[in-house]
Amino acid sequence: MNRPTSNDMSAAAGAKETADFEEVPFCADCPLRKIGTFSPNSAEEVAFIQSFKRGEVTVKAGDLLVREGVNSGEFYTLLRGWAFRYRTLSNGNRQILNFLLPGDFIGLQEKLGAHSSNGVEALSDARFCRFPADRLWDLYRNHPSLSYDITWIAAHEELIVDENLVSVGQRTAAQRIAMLMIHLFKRAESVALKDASGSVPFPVNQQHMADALGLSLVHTNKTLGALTRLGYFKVKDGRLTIGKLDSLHALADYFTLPLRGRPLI
Amino acid sequence: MNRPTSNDMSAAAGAKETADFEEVPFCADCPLRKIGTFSPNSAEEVAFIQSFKRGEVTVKAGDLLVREGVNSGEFYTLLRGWAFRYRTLSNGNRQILNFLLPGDFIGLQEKLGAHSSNGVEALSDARFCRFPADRLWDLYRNHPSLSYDITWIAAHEELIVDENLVSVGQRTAAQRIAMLMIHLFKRAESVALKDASGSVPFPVNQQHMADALGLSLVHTNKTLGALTRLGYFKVKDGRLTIGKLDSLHALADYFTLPLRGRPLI
DNA sequence: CGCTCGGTTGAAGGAGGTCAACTCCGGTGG
DNA sequence: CCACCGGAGTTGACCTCCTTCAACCGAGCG
Repeated sequence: MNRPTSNDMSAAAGAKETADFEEVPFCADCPLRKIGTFSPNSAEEVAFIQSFKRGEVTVKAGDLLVREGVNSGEFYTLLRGWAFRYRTLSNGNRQILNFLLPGDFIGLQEKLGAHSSNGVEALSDARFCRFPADRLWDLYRNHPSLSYDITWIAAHEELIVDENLVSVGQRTAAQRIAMLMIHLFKRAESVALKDASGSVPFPVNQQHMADALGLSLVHTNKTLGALTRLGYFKVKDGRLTIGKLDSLHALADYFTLPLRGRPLI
Repeated sequence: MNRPTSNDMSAAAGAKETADFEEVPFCADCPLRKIGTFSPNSAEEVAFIQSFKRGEVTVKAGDLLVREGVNSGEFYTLLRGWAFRYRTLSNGNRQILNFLLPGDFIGLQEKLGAHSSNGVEALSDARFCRFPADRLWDLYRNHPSLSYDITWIAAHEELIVDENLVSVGQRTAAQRIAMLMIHLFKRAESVALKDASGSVPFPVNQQHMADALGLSLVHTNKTLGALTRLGYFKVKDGRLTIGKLDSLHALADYFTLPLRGRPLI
C-alpha cells in the first residue's frame, strides 16, 4: 500500500536561482506567447498581467511548489518544466490529479473552492510565474476578458480531471496507460516540446504513472513493458516516442480534448 | 461489462409542465436564496440574474437534460430534484462524474472547456433554470462579482471531481461507498433537504453508485449490504439515514469540502 | 396476471495487488 | 580507483478483491 515518501522540502520560498532558467521579466516577451497554442491577448491585457505578476520561482525536480493543506496566497503559471497536482490519504497513498505542463495555471482550486488540499510537486526542474491571490479581485473588476479566460481555464482543467476519472473508473490498466501516453504526448506537443525526431520530454517515472492511474507500481511496470514490446510507444532517457498513435487511440477509446486556442494568464 | 442502457429521450426541449413543480418566476423569491447556504447577492445582481434567466424546464426521473456530445447552448441551475453528470465509453460503460443537487450550476465544462462530452440525466423528477450561454459574456462585462462567483463554482466543482478521483483511484470498495454516503448526505443537508427524522432524500440506486465509484453492480450491492448490516447507514424508501457518522468518517478517511457560503447563479 | 426493474445471493475466474528479490545505473566518499 | 549506496526499473510467485455469470425475489404496473 505505502509508497516510499518523496522529498518534501518546500521550495516555494527562498528558492535559489539556477543558471539554466533565465528570467522572463516581460510578459510581452513570454516564450509561451510566441507559439500558436494560446489565444492572443491585447497589449493592454498583457500589461495588466505584467502588473499582476509578482516574480518568478524555480523549483527543483521532486521539490514542492505548494504543500498539501497550506494556502500559499499565490497563483502560478508554469513557465517551463513539468509538475503535478496530487492529494495523499492518511495511509500514505497518493493520487495524482493532473499533470501540469508549460502554460498551465495553478491555484484556482485552493484559492477559490476552499482551503487547499492538494499539493503541487515539480516533476522536472521547473519555473513558475507568481501572482498574488489578493489581486485577483482587481482582475475581475477591471478585466472581464481575462476573468472569462480564468473561468475557461478552470472549466478546462475540470475536463481533464473528468477524463482522468473516466480512465480510473472504467478503463483497464492497459487502456489507462494508453490514455495517459496519448494525453501527455499531445499536451507536450501542443506547447512546442516535440523535437525533430518526434519525441517529447517525459519526466514521469513509473511511480508517478501508477499514482495517476490508480494502479500498483508493479502492475504499471508489467503493463507498460507489454505495451512497449508491442511497439505502441517507447519511454527512454526521459523522452516519450509514440509508435502507433492510431492503435493507441483505438485501445484507449480516446476522446480528444481541445488544446489550442486556450488562454494564457 | 455492459449496463442495460437507460431511457435516453432528451427532455431539454418541449418538456411539459408538471403539476408538482410550481414555477419560480422571480429570482428574488427563489426558495434556494432563503436557506443560509448560499452567499447573498445584491438586489442589482439578482435583477441581472433574473434578466439572464430564460425560463425553467422540468425533466422526469431518468430523462436527459443534456445529451452527450451535444451543445444545448444553455447553462442551467438545478432548482429542485437530483441529477448527475456522466460520460459513457464506446463499450457502454458509464462513469458518473458528479451528482448534482439543488443550487448546482451546470454547463461550464461544455460551454467553455470545449465541445461537450458529458451528459446530464435527472435522478429524480427535477426542475432547472435556463440561462442562454451567449449572454455569459454580458455577465462578465458588467458583473465582475458574478463572474467571480462563476469561477468559484467551476473551481469548487473541480474540487468535487478531484475528490471522486481520489476515491476511485485509491480507496477500497467499502471506503468509496462510505465517502459517497457522507458526501451526498452532507450536500443534501446543506440545501435543507434533511427532515425531522434526520434522513435525506436519496434517489440514487445501486447502479448509479456502481457507475460513480468504478465498481460492479454486484460488488456494490454486497459491500453496501455489509455496511448497512454494520449500522453505518440505511437506504430505504428513497431516503438515506446515517447511523454512525464518525465511524464512516474514519472508515473513509474523509476530507471536508466547504458547502456553505458558496455562490448561487 | 405477467413483465420489468431494482435488489439479493452464490459460485467461479481474473485483473491487479502484494511481497520479495535482483539488476542497473549514477552518485559519492574513502 | 573502487566500494558502497539509493533510486528506478524488472521479474516471479502468490493471493485477494472485485468482476462476471447466472439465478432468484419482491414490488409496482399496464
